[in-house]
Amino acid sequence: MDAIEELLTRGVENIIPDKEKLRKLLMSDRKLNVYLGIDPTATKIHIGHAVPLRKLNAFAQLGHNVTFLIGDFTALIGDTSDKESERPVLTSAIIEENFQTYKQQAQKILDFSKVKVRHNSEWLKKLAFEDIIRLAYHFSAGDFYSRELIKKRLTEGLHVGLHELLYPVMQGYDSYFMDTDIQIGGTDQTFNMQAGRVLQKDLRNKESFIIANGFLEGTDGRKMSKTWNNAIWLTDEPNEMFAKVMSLRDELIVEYFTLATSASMEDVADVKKRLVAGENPMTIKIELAHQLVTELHSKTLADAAQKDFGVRFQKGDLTQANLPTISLPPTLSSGATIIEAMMEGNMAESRSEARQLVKQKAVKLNDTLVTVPSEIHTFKTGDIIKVGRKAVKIKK
RNA sequence: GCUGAGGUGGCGGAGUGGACAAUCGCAACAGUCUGUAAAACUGUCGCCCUACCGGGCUACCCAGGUUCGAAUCCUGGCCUCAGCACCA
Repeated sequence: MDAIEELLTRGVENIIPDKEKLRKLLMSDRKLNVYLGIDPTATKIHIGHAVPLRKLNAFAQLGHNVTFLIGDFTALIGDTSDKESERPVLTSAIIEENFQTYKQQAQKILDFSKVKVRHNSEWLKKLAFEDIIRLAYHFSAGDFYSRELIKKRLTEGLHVGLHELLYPVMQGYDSYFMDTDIQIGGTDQTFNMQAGRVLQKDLRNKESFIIANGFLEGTDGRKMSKTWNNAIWLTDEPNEMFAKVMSLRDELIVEYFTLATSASMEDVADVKKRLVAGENPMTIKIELAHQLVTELHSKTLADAAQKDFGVRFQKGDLTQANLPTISLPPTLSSGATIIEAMMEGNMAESRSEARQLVKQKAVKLNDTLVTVPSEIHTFKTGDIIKVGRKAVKIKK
């Protein structure tokens, strides 16, 4: 698959106005102005957020004029696309801090040396009220009100601030100011990105494009999100990341290869073929996990994580696994109940909970089920306490 | 400022004097099953004591009060939302 075809299809849900027109533009060899805007509120990125970042990076690698735009000014309003309520206003210090945190993670995917980083306050701040009125003229309030979330809020009698109407106007102006050819974003951004097309057309008589990326499903199949606790974070430790990938539903393997790794499309097609041919999905999932950890950490760490996964989960041999260690305080070193040891190891939030876990047959000491909470054990170095999926090693 | 609605466990949302540690749904956790899958099924899910039975304590925005007894009633306060008014 050639680079252009990949740009047009990989992880792409929708292209506006038209895929073939965009293809023609991409073939023209013109250096295009491409940008992705981010809202400087979220500081922790998961691999779903990374999908548009990958797309942006792909454009950067091909030598286009790529901008990573920080919506510091639009943050004054807060995007209405993905939240059902208004956002708190952020100070510029916090915005900058957020960006630094963001960048630290994002640079695992996006080569910042090839992109320009800008803040939209640079131009939005300078607009006079008159300018805003003229800009607002290009948009219809009806479009805004008919957006699903806005409609919902209105029918529920919730507050919808007038300033929220200005969000798409501002984003549209971003696009116009930078003379954008292509905007990248999630499908949830489609409405806002449309605003950019409107201004480019009305004010500059220029056709511009939107590439809307699809969403990556979380480890449980729902949309990846913090609240569902089903996200794989860019900052996840190698072992944890590996394990999370392994707990994916099999049906998600191809999607993850496509959206969350930079494996070539040929490789992805190959994976598809192998799955259809009936190869054990687990084997392929291991490859996926290895690939992902390699990209986000390193090959060495991926190898280690795979090995750890093998001994720890597949063989169930915890003695070989790389477990966190805990040491018991002197008061408990001569003897302690399993409950006390669990509390020391942070394996339960309260003694009640620890007791519950024992009752539920979740607790093992050196592979032997512990059934009596009050029994006194003399722990020694190397003892392994296993609680459900978690395990720790005792160190004296 | 006025009028109305409302503040319950991680979230949603019941309950409107005793049967409430608080229905139910979601999330979470554990077990069975497996490929550490997923799905399904079962169980747990305020804190503390207890091998099981069971017991104690603290809780429904805050502070008082009424009552044998309050998440539920009364008084005061704080906060949220909406509509209206006023000011700019």
